[in-house]
Amino acid sequence: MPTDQPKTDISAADPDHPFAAPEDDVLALERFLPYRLSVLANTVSRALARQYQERFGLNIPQWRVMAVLGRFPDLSANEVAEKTAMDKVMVSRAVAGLLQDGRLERRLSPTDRRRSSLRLSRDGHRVYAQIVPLAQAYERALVEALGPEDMSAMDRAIDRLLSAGQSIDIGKRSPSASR
Amino acid sequence: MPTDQPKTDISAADPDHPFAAPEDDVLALERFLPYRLSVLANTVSRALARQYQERFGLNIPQWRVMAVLGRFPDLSANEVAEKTAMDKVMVSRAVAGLLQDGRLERRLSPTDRRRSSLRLSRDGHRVYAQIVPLAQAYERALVEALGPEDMSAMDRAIDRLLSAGQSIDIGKRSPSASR
DNA sequence: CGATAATAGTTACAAATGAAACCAATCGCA
DNA sequence: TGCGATTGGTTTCATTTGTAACTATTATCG
Repeated sequence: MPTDQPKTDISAADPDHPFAAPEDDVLALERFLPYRLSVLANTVSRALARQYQERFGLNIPQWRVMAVLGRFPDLSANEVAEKTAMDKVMVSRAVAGLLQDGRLERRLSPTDRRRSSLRLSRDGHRVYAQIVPLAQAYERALVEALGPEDMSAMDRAIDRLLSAGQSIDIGKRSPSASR
Repeated sequence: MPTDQPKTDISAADPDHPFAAPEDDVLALERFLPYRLSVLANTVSRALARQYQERFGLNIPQWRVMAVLGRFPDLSANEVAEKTAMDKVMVSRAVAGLLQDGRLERRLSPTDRRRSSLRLSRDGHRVYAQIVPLAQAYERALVEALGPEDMSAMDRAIDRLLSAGQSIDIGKRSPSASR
């Protein structure tokens, strides 16, 4: 049982609206989890993205590719895609840009000429080494804003939601059929 | 598949330290909060979006506009923008589409001819009345996947992160400039 | 073998988004 | 008044993203 609940009850917090009861036939967007998640993720991502953007000219896909190659050198594009939750097209584009800018090296696999393996170039490493502390500082700031206990709660929650997420399926045809 | 199992796991989980940082010069993307938030928000949003998409031909911005107008009729486009965390361009486009499809009515304000006030049409209400339970069912599914206590923890965490979010600034000019 | 399927990755094109310019209409105020 | 600034909203254009088709290579199996 939550000790203090800020504003779960909206009917009391809406004095300027005559019939402001959060009934079943009305939805409070600002309390709706998918909406809130989207807004939050957006806010957080953009704040950070602005940093790599300005300082290194990286966009989010590029940063993700570098992040994973920094930790796991010599992956194929497909493997990168798996580890970054991006599809192969997006990876292909990010990689193209990074190669262009000299942050990556690609060598074709001699055994399988479709495949190629990717790694950070010298310059890529340099950039990576600068971004990592930046990212860590940012995350630290988030943790501080949150407190460690809320942080780990949220962390756990994200895990559960992610694994549940895709399997959640609302009743296909009949809106009243669920539950 | 979004998140995968750490097969090449480098971060040896240290049972003594809850927050055992693997290495300072390396970043575990799959544990990085902004990344995780982004993936989660994406997963959740898309699953739901597919529903309104398929059933009513709505995209996310349109759904948001309808959601807020369902609760607060007779808003101006600007007011809608505020309540949906969208900018006015996006609202304008969403509204245009909804008007086109007959889900909205717009009447020009007689006192200020720039402004116009928006509300759901009869058909808009019909659609709205069908979506709301759908959305609620989805959220209920999420809560169930999470348990009420984790849910409220996450809820609180989102609030805090949102209010902290924009003010977070790691704005230290790094010694070596970007290229 | 050889045809067909599957895989790695890129390209091409359409839809979505963001940023800025762009109307009107109204406001502020000298 | 009248003129510049502001506001509500739309349009335009560049960038990003998503989807499907495509090329090239390897794998499969009759």
